[in-house]
Amino acid sequence: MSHSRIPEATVARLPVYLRALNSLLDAKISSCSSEELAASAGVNSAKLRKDLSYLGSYGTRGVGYDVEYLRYQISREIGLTQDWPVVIVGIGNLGHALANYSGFTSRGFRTVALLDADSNRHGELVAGLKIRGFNELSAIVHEHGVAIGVIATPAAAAQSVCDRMIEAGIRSVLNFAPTVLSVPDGVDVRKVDLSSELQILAYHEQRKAGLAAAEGTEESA
Amino acid sequence: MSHSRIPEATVARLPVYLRALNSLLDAKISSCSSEELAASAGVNSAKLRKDLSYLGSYGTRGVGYDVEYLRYQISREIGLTQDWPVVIVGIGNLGHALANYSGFTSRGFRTVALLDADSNRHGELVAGLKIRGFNELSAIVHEHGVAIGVIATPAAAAQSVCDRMIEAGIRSVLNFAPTVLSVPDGVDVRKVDLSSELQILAYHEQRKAGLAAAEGTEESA
DNA sequence: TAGATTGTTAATCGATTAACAATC
DNA sequence: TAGATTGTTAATCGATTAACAATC
Repeated sequence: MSHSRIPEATVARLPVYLRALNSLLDAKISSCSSEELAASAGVNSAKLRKDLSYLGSYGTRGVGYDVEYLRYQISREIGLTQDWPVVIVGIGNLGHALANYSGFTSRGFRTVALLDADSNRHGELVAGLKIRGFNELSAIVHEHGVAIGVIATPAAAAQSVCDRMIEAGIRSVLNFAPTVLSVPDGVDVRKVDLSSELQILAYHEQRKAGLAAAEGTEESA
Repeated sequence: MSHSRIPEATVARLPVYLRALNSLLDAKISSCSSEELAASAGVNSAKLRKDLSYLGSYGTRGVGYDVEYLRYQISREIGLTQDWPVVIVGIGNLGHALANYSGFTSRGFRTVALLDADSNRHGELVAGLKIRGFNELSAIVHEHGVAIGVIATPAAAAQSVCDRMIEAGIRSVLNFAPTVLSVPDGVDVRKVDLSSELQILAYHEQRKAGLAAAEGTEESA
C-alpha cells in the first residue's frame, strides 16, 4: 500500500496501462517489457517506467513485467478490486447512452440508479433499471453507499443537481453538462466536455489549413 | 491573426472562456474584469490574463474586457467563425446520443453524415439524418469538405475506421472508442474515455476513504 | 559471465502563479 | 490626478525525457 503521493498525470494514465495489460492478457501474452507495454499504451517507455515506479517495483530487471501481476497491482492502486456503485442523473440521450454503456459495468462500476427530474418518465425502464425521482437520491446514496455521481442533465440544472449530490454524501462527480460546477473542498469533479473537444480539434485544424495556405503563398511568391 | 504558438494548456481552456463569455452575454453583461471572467470560468485570474495575452491585447487597463469583443476574438482564434462539417461513425447508443447532442450544432459544428457498419440499419433516420454505409465515407468527406471525424464504434473497429478516415482526407479525429489509435504525423486525435474518468475518480475516492480510516485509527490510538 | 531491461537520476521543458509596472 | 485593472515578468512548480547504474 503506497502512501506517497502519485502525480495527477500518472494517475490519469493508470487506466490506459490497465487497458493495455488487459488486451495483452486477451492475446495470451503473460510477460512484457516496458517497451512493449508502452507501445501498446501509446506512450514512451521512459514515461511508463517512471509512472510505474510511483506504485512500487513490480518488474524484474533484465526480464520485464508479469502481465497478470502488474494488472492486479494497478487495479488495486486505482481501487478496482472493489465495486463502485454509481448513480446517473439526467436520462436524456446522453444519460441513456451512459446507462447502456457496457464499459462502465465491465470495469468495476455498477449503475445502481437512474434519476430524472421529469416525473412523466419515472418508472420507465432503461438498461434494466427504472427511472426514479430525484427526491430519492439521498435514500439511494445511503442504501448503496454510492460515492460517485454522474451528471448528464442540461447545463441549467447541473449545479443544483451537484449540490444535492454533495448534500447526500457524494464526493466524486463526473460532469457531462457544459457548465463549471463549484464544489466545496474534498469533492472531486471531473468534466467531460464534448463540444470543447471538437473546438480544440477545430483550432488545430484551422492552423493546419492556415499553414498549408501560407506554404501555397510562399510557393506562388 | 497571431502566428505565434499558443500553449496546448491554453488552447484547451479557450472553449471554457468562450462559454463563460456566452453566459455573461446571456445575462446582458457587456463588460467584465479578468477577475469576474476567471470566476465564471473556474480558473484564477492570473492564468486567465496569461492565456488571453497569447491571443493579443484585447482588454483595456483600468477597465476590463468588452464581453462581445473578446468573445469574437476567441471564436476567431479557435476557428468558429466558420462552420465545421463532421461525420459520426458508429451509431450505437453513444453515436445516437452524439448525433442528437445540440451542443455540437449550436457551437459551430454541423453533423453531415452518420455511418454504421451494420447494413440493416442503413436508411434509418437518426437526428434527421439517414444512416449510411461506411463505403460512402470518402465521397461524403470530399462533398462536404469534412475535416473532423468522430469515432463511436466498438474498440475492435476503431483503428480500421480511423485508417479509412485518414485515407479519405480527415486529419482530426475525436475518439470515443476505448482503444489507443495510431495515426501518422499531421493527424490529431483527441480521446474521450468514459471509464477512465470514472477510474480516476475511484482512485481519489479510495484515497479519501483510506485517509478517513487512517484518521479513525489515529483517534482510537 | 554477457545480455537485457528495470528503476532512478538529473536535465529539460512547459504550465502555473504572484507580483507589479504600464496605462487606461 | 487617483484608482483600477491589464499585460508581462520572473519565480516556482510539476511533467517529460534521456541516460545509465543497478541487477536479474
